[in-house]
Amino acid sequence: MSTIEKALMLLEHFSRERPEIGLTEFKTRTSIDKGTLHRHLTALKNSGFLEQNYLTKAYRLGPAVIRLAAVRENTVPIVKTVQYYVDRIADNIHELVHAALPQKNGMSAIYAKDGGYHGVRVNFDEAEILPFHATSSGLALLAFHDDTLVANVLSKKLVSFTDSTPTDAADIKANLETIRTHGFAFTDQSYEDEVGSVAVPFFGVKGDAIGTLAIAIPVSRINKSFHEIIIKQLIVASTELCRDLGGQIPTNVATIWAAKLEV
Amino acid sequence: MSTIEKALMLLEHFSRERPEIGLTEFKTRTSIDKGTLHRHLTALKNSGFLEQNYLTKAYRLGPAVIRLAAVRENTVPIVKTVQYYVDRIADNIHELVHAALPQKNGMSAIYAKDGGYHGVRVNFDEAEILPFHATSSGLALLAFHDDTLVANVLSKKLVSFTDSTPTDAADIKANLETIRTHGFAFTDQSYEDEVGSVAVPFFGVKGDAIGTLAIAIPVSRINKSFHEIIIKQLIVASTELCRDLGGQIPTNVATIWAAKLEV
DNA sequence: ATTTTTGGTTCAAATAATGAACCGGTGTAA
DNA sequence: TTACACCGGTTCATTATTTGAACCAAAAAT
Repeated sequence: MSTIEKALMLLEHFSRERPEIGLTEFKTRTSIDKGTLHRHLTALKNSGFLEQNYLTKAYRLGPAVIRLAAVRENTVPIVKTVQYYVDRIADNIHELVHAALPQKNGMSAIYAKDGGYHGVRVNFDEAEILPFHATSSGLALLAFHDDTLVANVLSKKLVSFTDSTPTDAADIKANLETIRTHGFAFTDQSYEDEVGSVAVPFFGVKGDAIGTLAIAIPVSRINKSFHEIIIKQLIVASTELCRDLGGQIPTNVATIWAAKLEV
Repeated sequence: MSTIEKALMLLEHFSRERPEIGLTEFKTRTSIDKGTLHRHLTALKNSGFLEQNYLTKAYRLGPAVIRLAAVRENTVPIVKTVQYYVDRIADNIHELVHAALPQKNGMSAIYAKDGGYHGVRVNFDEAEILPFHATSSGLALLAFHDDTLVANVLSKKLVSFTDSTPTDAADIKANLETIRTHGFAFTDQSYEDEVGSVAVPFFGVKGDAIGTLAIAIPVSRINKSFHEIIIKQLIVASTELCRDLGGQIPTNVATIWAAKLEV
């Protein structure tokens, strides 16, 4: 792995829960040598990707990322486009809806909205990394992305989050196959207890999955008919979203989805 | 310079006008060896900071920057905070107002609003890099930032954008001194013909300038009394913004600003 | 059909990254 | 007050990676 990739991996450690990380904490989290770490962090700081809390000396994300995100969003306005559909689904079904894009080690929610009619809400954190193997977003993406990503994910250790987290590579592979035939993914408390989720992919110009629309929902509120409604909503939204983004739904998926909508 | 910094410098070449850059174009823009470039771009791609247009093979910013910006904004919500004040000023004076943060080679606007009552508008482009020496934003920041940045900027070649662009280091140094005594910066067609601008810094916890509020305005509309109004608006907004961000206005600046507001 | 231009690859030489040991400041407990 | 631990940061010989001129294959342009 190149030095560049090693350094950029450090940025993945920042999240809403952990917005600042000190040198020593980085060392324990990464088991990289302190000297190396310091030079990498300094390089990232010089480039504006990090800045330092002048009191604690801890590092946090810097202003460069803001500019880049603005350019990216101007180039490929996924966030803006996705927002409309997430809002619409959330308003219709009154549950927590989100859209996510694949990152290196999982899906990252780019927008979420809680329809908010119910008292019990799923604890959802934007900018959190959702592991591929344990979330419906992750599985939906894997199922419709290229095989190298799948192989890559399954080759690593599959962390267990709940008693229901699938950690067997073969099981997951089989599940991906069923996801492909169904056209959507769902999980039952595989990432958080008492929370299930349903997700569909949306596609890029090549017909490859570039992201997902998903719904997280307390298991107590799931039943067959509601499940059907959710899936229809997701499919319709994803179809329109693909059109907006200039994406192409693979013909087999389009067929499956069309059948789902007719029921 | 470290490999990391060299690679991250490549990201600076992306902007709204140039959202996609191919390998060869990178080569002409940077005069870095093609082999090296390719490996760096690939590393950035592997890390999610770039992705490739599958047709043209050109590189564009990737999804990683979106996640990072979300975390950053969650950590230090400058954009959200700044937005309120930019909007307010724009609504009051009906001119193009923006807020900018320092990047490596200039200021980068993070938010802009055109008050929009007039027909002639300044062409303003978010995510563009505003050079330190030729814009009021840049000068306002230099004047109240640490001297190493000033030395760094003045040590490089000062590009000329119009007939009025200051390119003499000594002149600029003198100007920075007057900016410090006045508490604001202004430029007259130094970056774009027919456009003048006024800027004030806003400060971080250390009392160092961390960004600027600025107004760009066609020279035809500038006059003494309007100039005064603009400055007052900027000073008031910056003062409140500093409070919101937990920043500290240096006492000498606070004194100067207070005097300006009393006139 | 041929030349040019594109993105991408190779491998010996040049250079930068690495990490164990070290430094100095700060806070804490004896 | 002293001793100790912990913090961020630095040093420098060793090691491994980066570098770039030449090369390749495919796609455009002529």
